[in-house]
Amino acid sequence: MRLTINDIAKRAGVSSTTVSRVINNKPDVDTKTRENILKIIEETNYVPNPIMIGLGKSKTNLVGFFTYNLVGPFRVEALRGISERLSSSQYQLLFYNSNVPFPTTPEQYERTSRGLFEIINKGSVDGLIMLQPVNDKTYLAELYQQGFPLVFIDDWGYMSQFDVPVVEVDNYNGALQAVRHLIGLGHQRIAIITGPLEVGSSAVRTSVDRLAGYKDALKEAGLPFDSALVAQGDFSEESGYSCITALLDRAETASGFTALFASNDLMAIGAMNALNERGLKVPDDMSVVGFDDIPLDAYIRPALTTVRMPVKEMGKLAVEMLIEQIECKTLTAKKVLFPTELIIRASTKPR
Amino acid sequence: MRLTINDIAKRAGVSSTTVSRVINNKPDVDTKTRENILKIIEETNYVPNPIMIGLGKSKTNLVGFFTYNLVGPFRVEALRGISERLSSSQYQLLFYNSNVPFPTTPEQYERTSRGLFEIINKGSVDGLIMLQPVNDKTYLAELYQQGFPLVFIDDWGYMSQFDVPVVEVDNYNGALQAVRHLIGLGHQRIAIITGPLEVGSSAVRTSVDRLAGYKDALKEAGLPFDSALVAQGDFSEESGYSCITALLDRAETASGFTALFASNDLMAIGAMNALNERGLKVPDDMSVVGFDDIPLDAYIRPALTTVRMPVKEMGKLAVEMLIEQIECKTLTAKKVLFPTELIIRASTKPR
DNA sequence: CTGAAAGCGCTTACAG
DNA sequence: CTGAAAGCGCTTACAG
Repeated sequence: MRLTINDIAKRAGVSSTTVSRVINNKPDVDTKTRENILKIIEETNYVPNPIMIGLGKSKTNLVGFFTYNLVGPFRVEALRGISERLSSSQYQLLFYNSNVPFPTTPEQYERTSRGLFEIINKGSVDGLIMLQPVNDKTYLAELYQQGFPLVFIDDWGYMSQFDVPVVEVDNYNGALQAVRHLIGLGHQRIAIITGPLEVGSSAVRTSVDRLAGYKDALKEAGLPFDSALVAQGDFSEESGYSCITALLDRAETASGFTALFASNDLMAIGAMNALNERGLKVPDDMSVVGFDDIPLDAYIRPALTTVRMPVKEMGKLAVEMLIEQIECKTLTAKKVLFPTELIIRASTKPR
Repeated sequence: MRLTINDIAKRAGVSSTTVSRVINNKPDVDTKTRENILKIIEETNYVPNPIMIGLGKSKTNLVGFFTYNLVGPFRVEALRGISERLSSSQYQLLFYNSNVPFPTTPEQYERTSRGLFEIINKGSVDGLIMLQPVNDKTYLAELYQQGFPLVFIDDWGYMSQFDVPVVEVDNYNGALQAVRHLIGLGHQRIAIITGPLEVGSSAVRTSVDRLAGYKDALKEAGLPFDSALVAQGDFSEESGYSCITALLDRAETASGFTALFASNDLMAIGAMNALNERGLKVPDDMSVVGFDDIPLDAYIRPALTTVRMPVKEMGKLAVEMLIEQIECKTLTAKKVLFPTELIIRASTKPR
């Protein structure tokens, strides 16, 4: 039913070798022959199958994107960037979803690992973009060293300490921007709700870096760091709610605070709900900044000031780093840190 | 680098034919031989490449999902369902994103068509799930008649009149539920903001069916249909805002209304913002129901009562209908209408 | 019970 | 300038 190169060859009265030459713009084909073949291809809408093109070269012209779920905009945006960049290449995208939450339980890690092994051992892809926490990081680093094309997009900072290509967000400077903004508005006592600083026994760099940015912004402004103004959440809305509650309860006996930096938007929203219930107005009584720029931010009232990450661009770059590996076998591990952008909305105002 | 069936055969001292027999659980293999091969496969983590398995059968064991973008939760949810259902099959998922908005301009349609032709002519997929408006519907119907496995998921009702397999939402009954709910709360004057009833020259069934459900709910309750209570939007938040404004302006000289059925959530949200600005409280002065159940609904205040569509399940069924076509060559076009669920939140209350 | 050979749709030396 | 042949990794008749 579908046309093959042999069908084209038959119609043109030549061998498939010649057709292949024409398709691939190789020299040494008679102009007449070339034109005739081109005309037939045009008429029949023949498009060579990239998978078959790969066959002889022991590749598939397929790349995989493996992620843990499509909840929330981060991974969806990454997928959009990846897909968009890939559409102008010869590669097609295989989508794999392990469908596990993060943080991940040992059983879920186990399942994910099996999924990963299977993807790789199947040999259906020439390379893989991972946006997927794994426990077996050493295995991946080895795989990469052995020449399997691999790029990580890192939403939780879980691969950044390994010698593999990683695309990540400059969480430190993003937090710095956010807290500088608050300080610039005249706030002196600024609380922070951090993300989980550790999962299992390994540090969550995302959370750690955002905390570090917070601390350094205070320091450069000559403001003291006060551990009473720090609460650790887990990136969920509920934890934002309970953390701000704890901070406020503590603050009643301390000197209070007038601004909050939440390490992600969901926690900022949870905190704003709690503030609202306590009769504290945002931004009049409390300025709030989040991190992520999820679509929700623009809809809630007041709209949330936050830090935007160029996730789509990160996806695109990941594709480029992957293709480079596939085609040039360049194995220099690269870390790329993407800059963030402060989005000022209505949840912050001068003290 | 990657293991092949020949590597396994070599290690086991047999031919690849025998290994193939073992992998595929064919009879007539000596128990000893079988066990030995199984052991080697186990040790080496060999997994046959599904693409190569397909090769000899002129298939690829790949199915495609072609959609117009990943904005908003509908198509993301569909993708999740598709991916999840596929993971327990031998098929892998190729993701294609035409990256056009809907409604679509002629140029975008043109681009989409070219994309579609290319996907199909390339021959990389055994079948395709479309969540993608196209202008060339006849071409697709023919393609399907000729035996190319195709399933449509229909978010705008654009393919429902063609003789192809379509999975869609029971928009009529969803609207019926929504308006019955309002009537049950004692509302007698209920306004509606419809979706676009026509795009280009073809009816948008989604909008038409929701309007029909609204009308019939009124009729069965013995309430009159009043065209002064109908405004046509385009599913955008802005159109919700402007439609409710128009309705209210009109209503000042008419007999008013106490409830609103917006044909999607975004328009409901736009309307709620307008009501708020006019000093009308939801749900005290006006009950509002939407349609879609986007994640936003639970975050806005008041949380929005709406109609939920089982999109993920629709994706799963689409996969089953596709695989059935691929494997059984069954060509009975099926239309499946998925039931909706009314989600009652805080935006509606008794009159 | 087992294997050699052909074939799926391409490309790539190689020969002419 | 052009084509026959081998090969990529599987499966499927067919032969033994």
